[in-house]
Amino acid sequence: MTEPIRHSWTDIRDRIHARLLDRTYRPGDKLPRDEDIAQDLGCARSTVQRAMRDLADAGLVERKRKGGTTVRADPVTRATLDVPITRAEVEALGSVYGYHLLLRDLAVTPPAIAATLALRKPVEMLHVEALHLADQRPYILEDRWISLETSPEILGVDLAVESANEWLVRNKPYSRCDLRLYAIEANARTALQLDTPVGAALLVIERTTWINEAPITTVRSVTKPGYQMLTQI
Amino acid sequence: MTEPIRHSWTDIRDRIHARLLDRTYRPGDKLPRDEDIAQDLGCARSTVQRAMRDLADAGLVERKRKGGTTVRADPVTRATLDVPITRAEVEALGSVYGYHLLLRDLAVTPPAIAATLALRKPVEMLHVEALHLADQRPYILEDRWISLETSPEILGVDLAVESANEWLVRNKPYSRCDLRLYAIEANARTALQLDTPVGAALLVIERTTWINEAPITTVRSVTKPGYQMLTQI
DNA sequence: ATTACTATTATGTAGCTACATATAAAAGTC
DNA sequence: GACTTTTATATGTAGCTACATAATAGTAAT
Repeated sequence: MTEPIRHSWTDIRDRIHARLLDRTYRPGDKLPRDEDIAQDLGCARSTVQRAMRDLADAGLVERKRKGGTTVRADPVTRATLDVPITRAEVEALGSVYGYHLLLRDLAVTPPAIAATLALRKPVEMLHVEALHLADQRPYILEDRWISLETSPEILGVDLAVESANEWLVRNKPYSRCDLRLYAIEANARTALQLDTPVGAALLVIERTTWINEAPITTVRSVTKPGYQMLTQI
Repeated sequence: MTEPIRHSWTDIRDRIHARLLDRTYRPGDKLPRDEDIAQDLGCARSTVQRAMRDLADAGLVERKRKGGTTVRADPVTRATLDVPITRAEVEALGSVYGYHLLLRDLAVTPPAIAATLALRKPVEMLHVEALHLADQRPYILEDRWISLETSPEILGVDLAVESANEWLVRNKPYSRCDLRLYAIEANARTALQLDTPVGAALLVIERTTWINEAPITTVRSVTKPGYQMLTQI
């Protein structure tokens, strides 16, 4: 009697992945149907389904009902990016976290911000500028606008003590988040605040969060020179 | 008799997510066990399991056997980054793709590259420099090293016609990929090739791929000024 | 040939059961 | 009290069935 070995779906996934790597299945090829693979590998179809779902999520194969599974001809490099709370990021580096509030002002959104937030007309929001420090040295400079429609409570928060970054992440869950990454040259003001030469190339992480079509906040985080963003494996 | 409505796991996920958003469940809180939520929402535990798995993957909750499910106190912003083949990226923008091979040379890996690839000692690899164009204008400048151990066939490819980017993506699937993003100032050579002023801030996408601990290639892609990297929703 | 309809088929998913596994909590031991 | 062992329990997962859904392929009508 055959012993009923139970294969984990990750094993099955890895074995199918191995066939992609050794080109048993080549780009553009159609894979056997789940049921046949299941029989071949000695597991249930549901296990193959889970494995295939994962490979499809990773961008390696494409699946279509009735159409079957095909190996992607133009695979994309798909990576997961984690942006933690800045304090946690600094502490994970083994550095001492510090924080300075530079500006806290009620102001009407300038056109660029209004556009980012998809506002019909400019509105008054809380404008905050703050500097995050690692071991006393500038780490990230954030320029943030916070909607008073969705976060009126922010007015009661002492932003000199608790950063808007932390307060919002902890208190304002979002339903949607846009991230964009780009490079800028340090202007005189930024250079002074980040203690870097004017013209230095800096990585910027821009993040906008929404709750049900209503904007919560948009931040432009200018990182210190040499900052690198890494992806999870 | 109660009609047997079948709730999709995405619905269940969204309903639990809504409870995170409206703070029925607050950061640090322990959620009811899957079975109770299932009863509450009128579905099977397996459906809740799938929904919870997704919420955990998104970084919103943490699950532990016996420990139950808790709302993450410090949620991370987790986003998915897609890096397509450059040709596909340019064409998706509605631009005409162009490509120029600038350099193709066998050379011994300089220390920085050897370190990136975790080589014990420098080895000879194929060094390629190429420029990707969008509508005749410089788009991405790539500086690439290709291992002859894992990709000896690359020597037979006419890189003046087919870019190493495309050939490798299509022919050399990888088991691991490191991505790092940072900003640099254009030096004289880069500035000339990308047709940009010296000192311009440029976003760099560095990517290294491996197959079973053996490096395949490492690329430093210097993007044109103003290039932005966006995440999937 | 073109269109409209129908049948077929591969994946997608919900629900069930059974068992595995990690671990928090309780009980026992020194 | 500190440590170890046991027990209870919530999540994790494999396998099964049944049905839903999309899309292709085939058939019939025009």
